[in-house]
Amino acid sequence: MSTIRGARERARIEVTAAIKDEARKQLAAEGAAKLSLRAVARELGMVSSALYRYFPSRDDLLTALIVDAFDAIGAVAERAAKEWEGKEREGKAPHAERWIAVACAVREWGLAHPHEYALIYGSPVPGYIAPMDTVGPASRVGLVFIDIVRTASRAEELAVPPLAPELRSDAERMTAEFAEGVPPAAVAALVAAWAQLFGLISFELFGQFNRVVEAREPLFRQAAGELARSVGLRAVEVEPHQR
Amino acid sequence: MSTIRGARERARIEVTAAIKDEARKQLAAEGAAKLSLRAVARELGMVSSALYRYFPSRDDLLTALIVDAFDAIGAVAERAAKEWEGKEREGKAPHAERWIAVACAVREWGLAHPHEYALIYGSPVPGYIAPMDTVGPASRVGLVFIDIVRTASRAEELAVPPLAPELRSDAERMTAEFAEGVPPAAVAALVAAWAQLFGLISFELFGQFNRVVEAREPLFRQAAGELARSVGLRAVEVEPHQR
DNA sequence: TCAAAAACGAGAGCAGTGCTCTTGCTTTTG
DNA sequence: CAAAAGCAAGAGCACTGCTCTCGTTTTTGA
Repeated sequence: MSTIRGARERARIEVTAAIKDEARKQLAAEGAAKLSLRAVARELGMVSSALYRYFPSRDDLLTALIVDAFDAIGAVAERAAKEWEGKEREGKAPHAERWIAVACAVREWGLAHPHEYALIYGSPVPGYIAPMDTVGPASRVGLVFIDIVRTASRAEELAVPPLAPELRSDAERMTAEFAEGVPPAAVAALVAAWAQLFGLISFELFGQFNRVVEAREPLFRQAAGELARSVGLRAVEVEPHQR
Repeated sequence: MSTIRGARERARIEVTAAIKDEARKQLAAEGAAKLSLRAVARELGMVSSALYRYFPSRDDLLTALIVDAFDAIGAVAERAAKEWEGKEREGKAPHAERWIAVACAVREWGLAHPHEYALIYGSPVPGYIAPMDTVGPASRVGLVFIDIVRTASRAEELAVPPLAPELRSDAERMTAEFAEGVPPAAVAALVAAWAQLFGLISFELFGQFNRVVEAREPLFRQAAGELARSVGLRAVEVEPHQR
């Protein structure tokens, strides 16, 4: 399976990685719109047509970068959730604290990789239909949040929020599909909170907060805490602990 | 001021409008990235270089479209707020209802004009620095929400939310700058709610809800109501009225 | 083992892009 | 009514994504 059969195959995965690395570099420097296949090839000392042996089109290269970005931000979220697991639960609202920690980790990844963030959470490229490869990695962050709520629910520490009747069937479907063990009402609230969290990050990253908000980290923290509360995780006091 | 001096000047504003219209048409059809100056010129029966008499660069054309889009969505929000003003205030939480009405109007504009929405609330184009012309129109939607909260505050119907200490000075600055008459704590909550509202819309429009959420309008409505509550507008029952 | 097949890099070339510059013509202005 | 400014057209530059062909190298299967 993972055995490399020959020198050619080995070279192929190396070149593929080199192309993605250089592409990522250009992405970080100039943004997705200015990512040029020819420039990548030039920088790698190959002719542009050779690059098509590895990626059949520019869109496919972008898709690969999208998958990597989703994986990266997903890994960051998972790591933040796991790290918190190790710490002693001295706080009064451990689940909410954990939620906030993950949210902050996601935000910080976005601040560190704005163009990659824009690639996955900004406007989709024109006519671009997300291939199936992306849906798995794309859901990792969401699953982390679901897991936090599930843990709270299992510990009987979840205050199940109210649920609008029109949302019930949809919430139950979502629960069965990817959030087994979480009350449907919490799943519905969670999905909304998920979108709202990224709304905060996107506004900050895309410049909507310019000349408006200065204290962005505290604002985000406060809002993330409020969102945690909205899905049923017990509230934390406004004064943040451990900083 | 608004008098048209000669035939040439008249022609100029007509051609400028025609260019913007055709550009907007292509934007709606294919998205910002595929908007081509040459294609616009071609469609208008002129040569591409002639277009540079009206817009010095592609970015300037885009900026004009951005300003128009901000104005359009701002006008929609203002109209929704005003329309609501006329109606009898039978509901138990008129300010929250009004907030939700404006939020829904904004969302519907986005659904009707996805590419224009992406232009203003999606990832900024590479290296694009928003010119000063855009900041005025860009703030119209936000000002509508501020006005709703201000009205509630003046009527003594605002439950001022708690405010994290680190946010106080920033909140006071924002209050003085563009939200006179609103308690600073509400301003801080409002800015966060503003970003979160657009997070919900963006996730829906940019495909993040695909294969996840089906009942998007109810979910949005519920979240918008929760956000109204978070800035201090009295809660509405989960069962929506008047539908 | 050794020929057929597949993978590969290089180059030329096509259609398209944003943008500049020059050349005539028309409208406006002093 | 001449000078100045505004305008459309065309040629051209440097760039893009992508295709096709042509030798060369590596892998494969009988």
